[in-house]
Amino acid sequence: MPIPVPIPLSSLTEFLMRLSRYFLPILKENPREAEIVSHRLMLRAGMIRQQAAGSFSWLPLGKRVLDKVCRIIREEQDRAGALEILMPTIQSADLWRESGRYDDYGDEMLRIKDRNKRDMLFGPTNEEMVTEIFRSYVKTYKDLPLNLYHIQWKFRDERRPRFGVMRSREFLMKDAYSFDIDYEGARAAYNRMFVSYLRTFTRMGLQAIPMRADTGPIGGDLSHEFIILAETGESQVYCAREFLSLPVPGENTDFSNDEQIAGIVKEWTTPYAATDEMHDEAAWNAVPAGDQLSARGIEVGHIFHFGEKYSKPMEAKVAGPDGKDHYVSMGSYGIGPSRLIAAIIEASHDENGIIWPEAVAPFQVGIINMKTGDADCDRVSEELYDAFTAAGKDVLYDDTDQRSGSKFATADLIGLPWQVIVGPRGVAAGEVEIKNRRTGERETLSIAAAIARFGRD
RNA sequence: CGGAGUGUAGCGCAGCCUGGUAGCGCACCUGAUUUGGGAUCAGGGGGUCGCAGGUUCGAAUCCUGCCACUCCGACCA
Repeated sequence: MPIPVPIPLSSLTEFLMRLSRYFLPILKENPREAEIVSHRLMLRAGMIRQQAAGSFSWLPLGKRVLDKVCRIIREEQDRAGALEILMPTIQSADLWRESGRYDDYGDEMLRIKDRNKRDMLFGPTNEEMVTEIFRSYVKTYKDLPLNLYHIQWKFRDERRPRFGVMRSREFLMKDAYSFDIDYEGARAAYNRMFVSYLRTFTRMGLQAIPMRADTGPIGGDLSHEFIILAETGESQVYCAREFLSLPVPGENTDFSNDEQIAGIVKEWTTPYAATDEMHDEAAWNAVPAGDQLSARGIEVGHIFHFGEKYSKPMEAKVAGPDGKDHYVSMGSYGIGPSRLIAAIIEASHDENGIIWPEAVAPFQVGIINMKTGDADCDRVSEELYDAFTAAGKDVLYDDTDQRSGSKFATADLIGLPWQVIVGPRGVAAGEVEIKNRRTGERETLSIAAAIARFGRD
């Protein structure tokens, strides 16, 4: 019996990231059912597999993007003081009877029974559940503010799922829920999430514009949709051009400074911005014509304050400084990572495929070996692979025996920001070529220069 | 849920009108020649034609019912 030898992590990783050993089922032709560009490209790039109307499996490439998107969301939620938890997908109907929503929620709620014939449901959202957690433990204002978030699969039995993961029935959702003793506190919590969202979307290479949203029966001005502009967007939006040049709060933003945070929110809510439903012609006409930006948009985030809507019926209250119990004032803050990925593609693609912003790219660099099997090409490709990987880059090494044209087409389709092309001619001269996916610009560099270029951040 | 449409090989499609036992391109397998933008030639594998009834000597094709998926609308992250 041979003695098992531990496999070094690096070589394990290298094995996984060779395209010849990867699972990347790309399609040359457009699937018939895919109408919009993001759906088409996600299917063609082998990111997702449709399993039923509005439900999808995430294949390796898609899963990597999903993970990167979620990681950015987590970092920015954490930075803003939210705490991650995880709640079940299947909930008991009892909680929803308490809030009154079991009857209010229509056929969009997937209702199921367990073996004991108890009424259960696949959660379309989690306000009730998180409120139940909160009320069981938190009894004093001294433990506030509190913001709990989770990233979980949700199910809404849409009448008409469509546009791939943009409007699916099962979808991943980040939801944060804030608890405060009063409106002032809730407003500060709202502002923190607002600012957190500005940073989150910017880090993903997106320009997201907060637009006033309908607050329904709650009223007030504390509801915003975060919209990214894309030609293929689902709704018509109107905003002032100055949004495009507003400074996005940096890493050093002090989320414990309510005044500073409120100042940022003020700055980002002052210029005109509205979706079709909230559009106000009079206010719009007051915007100078040159500053008017009328475009299509996709909603990627939605935040709102809803006060005591759940805390009251569910008896979530804490003792205040006055010694009396107060119903907590709540808000919830959503981002749909799965839909966000479709939105990123809608906003960033060309006729050849996806163009990933670097922060969410499944791999930052693709190494294209133009002549797999050629000793020099293989050696240089692997040398570059090791150097990039050692520097923390995610690298996909195309070591397949496809023809060059096919490799280029694949690389363009899956949209890696950088392609490093290793061919026999260049290698003989000690050079490789790098191509920028977005601009199409190519540059010939020495191997050492290429390592220096991608060997660090 | 109203309106429209589509189900034939992994993907894209033809065949259906006029019934006779299934075909094309891509992908896949074998071999050869190729090799910097989706190669060429030769050979090969793969399909209960969405499902169930019915008509018929015979159904992918005609009839009935059902199911699934897509698009437009209303609704929504």
